[in-house]
Amino acid sequence: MFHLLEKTIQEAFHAQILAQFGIDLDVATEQPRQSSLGELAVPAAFQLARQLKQAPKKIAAELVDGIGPIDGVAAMEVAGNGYINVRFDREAYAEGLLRPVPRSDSSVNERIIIEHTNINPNKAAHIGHLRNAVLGDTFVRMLRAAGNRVEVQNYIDNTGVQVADVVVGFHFIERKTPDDVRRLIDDPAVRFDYLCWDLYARTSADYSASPDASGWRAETLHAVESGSGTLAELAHLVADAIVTLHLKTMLRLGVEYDLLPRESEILHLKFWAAAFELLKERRAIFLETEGKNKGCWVMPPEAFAGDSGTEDSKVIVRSNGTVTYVGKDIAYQLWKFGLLGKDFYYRPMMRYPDGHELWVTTDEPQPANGPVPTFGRGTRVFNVIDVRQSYLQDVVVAGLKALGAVEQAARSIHFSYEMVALSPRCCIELGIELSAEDRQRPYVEVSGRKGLGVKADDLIDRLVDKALEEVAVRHEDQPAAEQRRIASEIAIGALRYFLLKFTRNSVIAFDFQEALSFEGETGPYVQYAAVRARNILRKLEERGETLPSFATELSGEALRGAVESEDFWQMLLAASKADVALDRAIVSGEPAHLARFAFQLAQSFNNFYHQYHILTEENRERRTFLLWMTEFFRTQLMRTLGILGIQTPEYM
RNA sequence: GCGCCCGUAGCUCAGUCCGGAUAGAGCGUUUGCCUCCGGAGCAAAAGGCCGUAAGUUCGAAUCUUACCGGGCGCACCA
Repeated sequence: MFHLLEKTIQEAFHAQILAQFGIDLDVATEQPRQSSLGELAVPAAFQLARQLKQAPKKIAAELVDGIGPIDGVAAMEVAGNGYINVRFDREAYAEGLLRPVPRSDSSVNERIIIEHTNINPNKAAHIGHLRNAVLGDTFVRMLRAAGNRVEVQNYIDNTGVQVADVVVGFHFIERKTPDDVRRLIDDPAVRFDYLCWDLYARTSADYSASPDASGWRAETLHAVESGSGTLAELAHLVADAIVTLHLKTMLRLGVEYDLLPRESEILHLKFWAAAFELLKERRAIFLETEGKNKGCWVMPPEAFAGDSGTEDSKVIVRSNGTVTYVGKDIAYQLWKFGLLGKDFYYRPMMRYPDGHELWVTTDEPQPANGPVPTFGRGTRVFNVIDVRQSYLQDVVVAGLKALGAVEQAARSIHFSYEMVALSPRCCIELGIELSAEDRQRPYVEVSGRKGLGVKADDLIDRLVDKALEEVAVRHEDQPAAEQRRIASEIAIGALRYFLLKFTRNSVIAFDFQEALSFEGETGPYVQYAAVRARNILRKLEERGETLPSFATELSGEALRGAVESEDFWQMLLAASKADVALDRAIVSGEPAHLARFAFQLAQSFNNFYHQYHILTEENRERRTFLLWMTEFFRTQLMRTLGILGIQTPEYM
């Protein structure tokens, strides 16, 4: 509604400026400094002032005189040095919200692919992984809410060094057989991902101590690549078990995927070989004959050095003939755009409780068992990867460009974000020893290799426990299982909001006290507002009344009377901006902006809630209006929370 | 050395892409608010040379340059 009117106003000014001054100006609108000045401000006169060599104030006055009436606008006035402040026709606006005219969504032909999570399947997920998954998942929800078709991929590097290191730990250090490991995986008393977390840290430490270790790793990697033998079997066991556990952890947060593309298939289906041929053909890479990279296939720095600041070539194929991670990533990126000329085979992996099916890649044709969705062939690709990999993402994009896929290169978006580090206080709390130097720092980097970090499930458990305490105090009459379900919704709301409230390029110095807070700018605050709104409506029903049909019971006259009140008008206006907030958050690529809107919306409702007593209102018409506001707030709050992946509990 | 990011209230952060009216939140501090739809709430106060300096502009937290602090990249690791 707000959006439409804003557009109407912009178009009206655009046409008027063109007619009056012959200038084709892209008309911007902004929020007036104070709400009392109107709903929108048009600063166009300032932009025109230079070209016309006239005072902005004069231009603004001429524009207002010339433009004539605009549908939905009640008044326009010149203010300050030349602002044009626009006042909406409040009644018409409220009418539009009360009795919305259905409009058909423009069909979108884009196929957006978002890759996120991508955790190495060799240990438990940690807080940094959660930031990735929550950012990715929320952006997916945002795009889908705006009507886009989105495919979610979670890439599984099941043949890499990190898995190999855990295999080394099991095989060479702990002397465990595949059967031993299988027993550990099946033992309900063992948290296999936690066990691997510790084993991985120990193995990593051993590498620096033991002279045999690097040989072990090479042997394991080789075995994993060939796909046969005890070491390969161990790698499969570990990776598959950990992937299953990661999916479970992510599901606690409401994060689901469409497809798990796996590195093993990229290898077995020779994706790299196909990409290698393409890169050689187009001379995007060449065989280095001298210097330190002699014998390697490299990409010259000119291809990607634009802003990555390096003067060195990037090795794509090592002198021993094996491909680097970037090489594989170029192949994968080509496949995402349908440019590789090859495809995976697919099989359904599991069905989520909500019925959604998760698929995984395989390296051989599957027996026909119902339709297989189309994967890949994207028109736009977002890779949710932390900012430290910018350089490598630049190389991947350069690869596409060098292959002539300029369009696709431009549509390859590195959806980057800063790391989650630990605050010094948090380290102390976790019993982590800090060097004197580290104690001085604002934060300490998480390191899987050192086993330094906050495990995702531990954090979620702590949040649930804390929420449960609160729920138990307030609702001791509810069954325990019920309390736990509510607590879990609150905990997830707190966690997702906490991870989303920071903009992407802000480093999060993780701190338990902040993350565990349920007050102020937090998820539970927003949830609480939605719950309060619902409580009112429930209370109404408990009194034997039903929710009025607002569209028929609220007359235009009643509406006009209500929105004449500045208070009501501002609240209604604020609540009607959910779509605008969503659009802006998508354009800026900042889920944080939508999170902030949710918070402001909740503030606005709490304000309304506190100020007006809805159920005790004696004036019937006014009460109906108040109920409508409540219902409107509730809908907008729940919808926005839903896009953030946060549920609204039944009670709090 | 080169490149990227950050520096805004005691603390944690929005606002910077696209310059505009009196720079905003939350936490913390201080003070009020339960006869009232549940206080995980509401109201209010105190708290800022927006890192520094120059430049562009009618106008700069926002654009340019230099400098000062801090972080991260620049592997035949991923």
